[in-house]
Amino acid sequence: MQKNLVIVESPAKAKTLEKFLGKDFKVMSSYGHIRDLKKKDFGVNLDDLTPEYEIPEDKEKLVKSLKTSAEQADTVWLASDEDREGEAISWHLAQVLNLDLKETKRIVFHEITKNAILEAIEHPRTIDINLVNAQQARRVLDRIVGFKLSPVLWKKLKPSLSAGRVQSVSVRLIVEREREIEKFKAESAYKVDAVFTIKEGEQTHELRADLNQRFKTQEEARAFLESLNDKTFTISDITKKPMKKSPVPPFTTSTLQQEAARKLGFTVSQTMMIAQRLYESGLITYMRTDSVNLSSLCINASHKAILENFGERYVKIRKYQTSSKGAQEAHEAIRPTYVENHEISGTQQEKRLYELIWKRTLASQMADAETEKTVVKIKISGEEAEFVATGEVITFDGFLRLYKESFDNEYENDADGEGRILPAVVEGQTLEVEEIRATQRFTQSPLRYTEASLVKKLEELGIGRPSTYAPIISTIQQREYVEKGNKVGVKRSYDILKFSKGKITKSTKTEVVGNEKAKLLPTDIGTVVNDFLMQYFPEIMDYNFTANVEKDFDEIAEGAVDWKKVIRHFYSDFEPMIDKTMNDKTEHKVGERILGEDPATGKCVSVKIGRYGPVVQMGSANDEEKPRFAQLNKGQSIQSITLEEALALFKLPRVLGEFEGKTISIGTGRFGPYILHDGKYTSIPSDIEPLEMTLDAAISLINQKRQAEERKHLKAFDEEPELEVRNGRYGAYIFYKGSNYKLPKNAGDPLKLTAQQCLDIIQAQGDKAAKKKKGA
DNA sequence: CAGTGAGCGAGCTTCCGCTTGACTT
Repeated sequence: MQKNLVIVESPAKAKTLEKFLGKDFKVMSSYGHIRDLKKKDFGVNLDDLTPEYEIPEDKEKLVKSLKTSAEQADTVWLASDEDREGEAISWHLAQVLNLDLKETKRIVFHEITKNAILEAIEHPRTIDINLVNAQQARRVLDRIVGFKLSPVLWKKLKPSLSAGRVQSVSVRLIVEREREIEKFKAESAYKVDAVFTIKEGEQTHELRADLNQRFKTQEEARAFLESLNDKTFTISDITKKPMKKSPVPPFTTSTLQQEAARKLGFTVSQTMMIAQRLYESGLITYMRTDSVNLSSLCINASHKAILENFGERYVKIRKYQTSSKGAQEAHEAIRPTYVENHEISGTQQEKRLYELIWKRTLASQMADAETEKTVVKIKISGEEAEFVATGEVITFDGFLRLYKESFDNEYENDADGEGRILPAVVEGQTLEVEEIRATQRFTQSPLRYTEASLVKKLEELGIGRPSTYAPIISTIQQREYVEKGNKVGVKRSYDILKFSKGKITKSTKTEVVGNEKAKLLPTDIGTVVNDFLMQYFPEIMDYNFTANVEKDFDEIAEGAVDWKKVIRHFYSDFEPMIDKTMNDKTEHKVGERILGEDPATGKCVSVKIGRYGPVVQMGSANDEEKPRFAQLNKGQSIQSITLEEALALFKLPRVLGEFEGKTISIGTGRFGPYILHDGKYTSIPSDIEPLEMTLDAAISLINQKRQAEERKHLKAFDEEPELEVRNGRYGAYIFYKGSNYKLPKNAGDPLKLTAQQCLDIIQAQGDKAAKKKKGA
């Protein structure tokens, strides 16, 4: 039996650690937290703020085995991460495993190398209870905010909604960005650029230059072009300046998510899943980190790799400092475990993500790129405005040889003159004009958030942690506050005035603006919830709320203040606001909008968030007749729907006609518009307007659906009417009593399966019909 | 998946952050 038990958070880390430590050490993993506030109850005693912890059901087995191992070991080493959550994990372990706080050895390491580990073992400390208390304060605050705020939403808006310190502010960012875009009015100005020609013997070269002035109106631009007729253009100044560019720091979770989105098109959660696999295969360091730090081991290996591949001149050892708010730096930056491995084996996606990490890591240890920027000024005789041509050539590529960061906004990336080489010119030289154009340009509206740019913003605000960026994005979508979608751009025309050979010609061109793909868009529910929270709980919604409470947590961690006092102070302000909002009786429902009267009946027509989402309502509950309801169509919103559009929604359901002796009617429900015939539903595709649906079109849709159904049913069995072999997206599967069962790989031809064989397969996978009630 | 909803009524929902599997129609 081992003398020593070491407990870490991650099983992959445990595996590598065991190799270094030898026979006297057993290494186990806690798989993150082993205890949390009670799941069902409030979990905090609000009289004295005592947290009520429990071990989650799915952790019981693990905790039991940790306990057994701890009892058998002479010494237990708690080696969870060196941050607030890690300290708390160690403390909970000590509590649950009945370890003596004074005896138990707490160790930390920032890199997994033999030296670092042995060093850590040499210098154990005890658990830092102040840091633990900072974590308890964080945990309790989040529980109070989330579990007090959410029920207010259930009462005032709709059941099952949620609010929280992080998610609600994330939604706010998206709602406000949408409003900025709505409010945005593009302004135009005329930008002037010129093409000059330079004759050099037989050859002619072009020199392109921009005017250092813009014109507000077309008239002004035209007047300027007209004035050029008798002007001369002379090179008045040439300056050459050496410039330098430095590489960006190695990856953190947030920057990896951003670059993988921009360069590889991965979603945030895709990136994390692929990175997890690379980590588990020992190919990269831990993927949830806010640190840009590289171990000395990695820096040395990078040095060597750069030297071998590119030569001495490309090497530059750099140490990076984190600039992000609230970073806790328990891990290294995300980097290859062995920088010397350029190629790995794995899936295509794994290879691409690894390559990205490898390049970024190495580039971070490479020399600056050197460029020479040339600025040529061209004087217009008798004019104050002048043309400026800029060119930039790379004189030494440095880190750019390997890696260049991408940007969300293409305009940001368009650094002026980059890569442009200017022809040889001399001061005083006179230039011939080929053409000069004044082009109408518009100011650009703000861009909607992508998953990755939202993560970037959250990190800037110090909201959320590396382990939560991906879950935040799925939470706000699951709650239907936000949806990922495309915005179709609109065509816009712009004018160009061209001055050439003494004449001005005008042309008009069109461009598409505001086309956006896979952007985060606020829903009606998201908008209404946001406005409601902004009105009643502005402190929680403040972008600095997290940053402010983090300061309190820091003081707790330093031992300067008592954590319960901090929470008590917060709660004494927060509780009355909850009570007040709960008891506040307003005439209208939150977010309701009155559209007007129905011309036919004079009844009031309004829109609001109903129990199942946005609805339009005709009449009020006080009327003798019950009010009518209709769900909003996709693309319609509470904020923008008009009275006419709302009235049109009441035209459904309607009867279209008869088919096979049964009526066909059209309606709209939870999953959009549908055709109902003979008790069966057929969805209407989104490109067909349900109000314009004809009987023939409906019949053909019904027939299409019937054919699809037929293809789906591969085989049925007389002796087992509830058993079927079906054809699905992933091939054949078994359907039995409402549940699906995968076919084993050796099942052979699905059409030859017998009922008994199917039942055996079901038996082997366990009867899901029984379990199903609990699930989803 | 399932095509609902103005009110007597049961019981439920919900937070953030630390970790992986188990689950895939």
